[in-house]
Amino acid sequence: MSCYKPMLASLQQQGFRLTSQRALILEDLFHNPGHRTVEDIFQHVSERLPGLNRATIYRTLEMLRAVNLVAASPGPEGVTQFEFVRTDGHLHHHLVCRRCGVQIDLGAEPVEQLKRAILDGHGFHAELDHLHISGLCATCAAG
Amino acid sequence: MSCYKPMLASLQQQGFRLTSQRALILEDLFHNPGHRTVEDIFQHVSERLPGLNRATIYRTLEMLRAVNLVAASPGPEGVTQFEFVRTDGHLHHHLVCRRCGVQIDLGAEPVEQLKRAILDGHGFHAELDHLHISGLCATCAAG
DNA sequence: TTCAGTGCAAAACTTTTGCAGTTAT
DNA sequence: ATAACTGCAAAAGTTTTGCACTGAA
Repeated sequence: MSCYKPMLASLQQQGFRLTSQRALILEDLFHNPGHRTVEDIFQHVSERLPGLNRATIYRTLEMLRAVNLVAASPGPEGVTQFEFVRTDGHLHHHLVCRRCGVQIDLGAEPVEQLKRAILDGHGFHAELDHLHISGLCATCAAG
Repeated sequence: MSCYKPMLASLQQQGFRLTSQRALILEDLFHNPGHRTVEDIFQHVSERLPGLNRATIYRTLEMLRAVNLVAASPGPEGVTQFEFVRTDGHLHHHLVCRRCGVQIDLGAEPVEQLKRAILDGHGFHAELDHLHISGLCATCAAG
C-alpha cells in the first residue's frame, strides 16, 4: 500500500519547501482519484486549512505538474481538470508504423481520455490495456 | 464535392434565420477544417464582415453545435476548440460488451480526439477506423 | 409587421501575476 | 538570515448575458 508521504520527502529532496498547503493538497489528490478541479480541491482542503487561497492551489498544481505527479487536461466549461498520476501503471500502449515498423510508446493519458469519453457518453466501461495502434510515423508520413 | 450551401438551406428549414454572419461563419468553418477557436474564426470572418462581434460567433457556434454541425471540445489554455463535423463519415466504431454481447455505436469524436492527442504528442498518424472496443456495458457493469 | 438575431457593454468566470508579509530551511 | 512560499487584490483572458436596435421572414 503506497502512500503519498514518500512523495513529500521526494519533493523536498528536489529543493521544494514542504508546506502544510502542499501536503494537504497532495494528500487530497492522492485520496480522491479521478478528475479534480481547482474549485473541488479548494472545497476539500480549505475545510482543514481555512485561510487557503485558490492561487496557492493553482501554483501547487503547476509545481506538481512540472514534476509529473499530476496531469492537467482541459475539461468541459473551460475548467481545467487535474489528476494524480498513478505510477503503478500496468498500462502501456504502442504506436506501430505500418511502413517502417518503428514502435513508439504511448503514454496512458490519451487512451484514458478515450475511456473517460466513452464512459461519460455511453456508460460503457472500455477495457483498453496493451493497445497496439497502427498508422504512419512522423518520418514516413512526411516522406 | 459537397458544399456548405445546402446546410444553410437546411438550417433555414429548421426555422433558423439566414444571416450573413451565420453564412460566413459556416463557410469559414467549412473551408478551414480542424481545430478552430473563436478568436481564429473572428480574425478570418471579420475581414469580410468588419462589424462582426465575438458574441455572435459564440452564439452561432452554440446553435451549430445544437444541430450537430460542429463539435466543441475543451482545448489547451482553457480555450474551447470547435470543429466542423464531417458527415461523409466512413468512420464508425463499436463498443462490444464482453458479457452480454450488446453492440453500441460510438460516435467518431472520442476516437478523433485520441487521434489528435497522438498526432500532437508524437507526430504519429494513427489509423483508427472501424474500431471494436471491448468492455462492459452499463447494465453488466452495474449487475 | 414581428420576432429572431446582432452589436454593444457589462458581468461572470477561470486563471495569472505583482507585491508585501510569512515561514521553512 | 534568506529565499521560497503564501495570501491578497488586481489583472488578464475567455465566455455569457441583458438590452436596445436591426433585419430576415
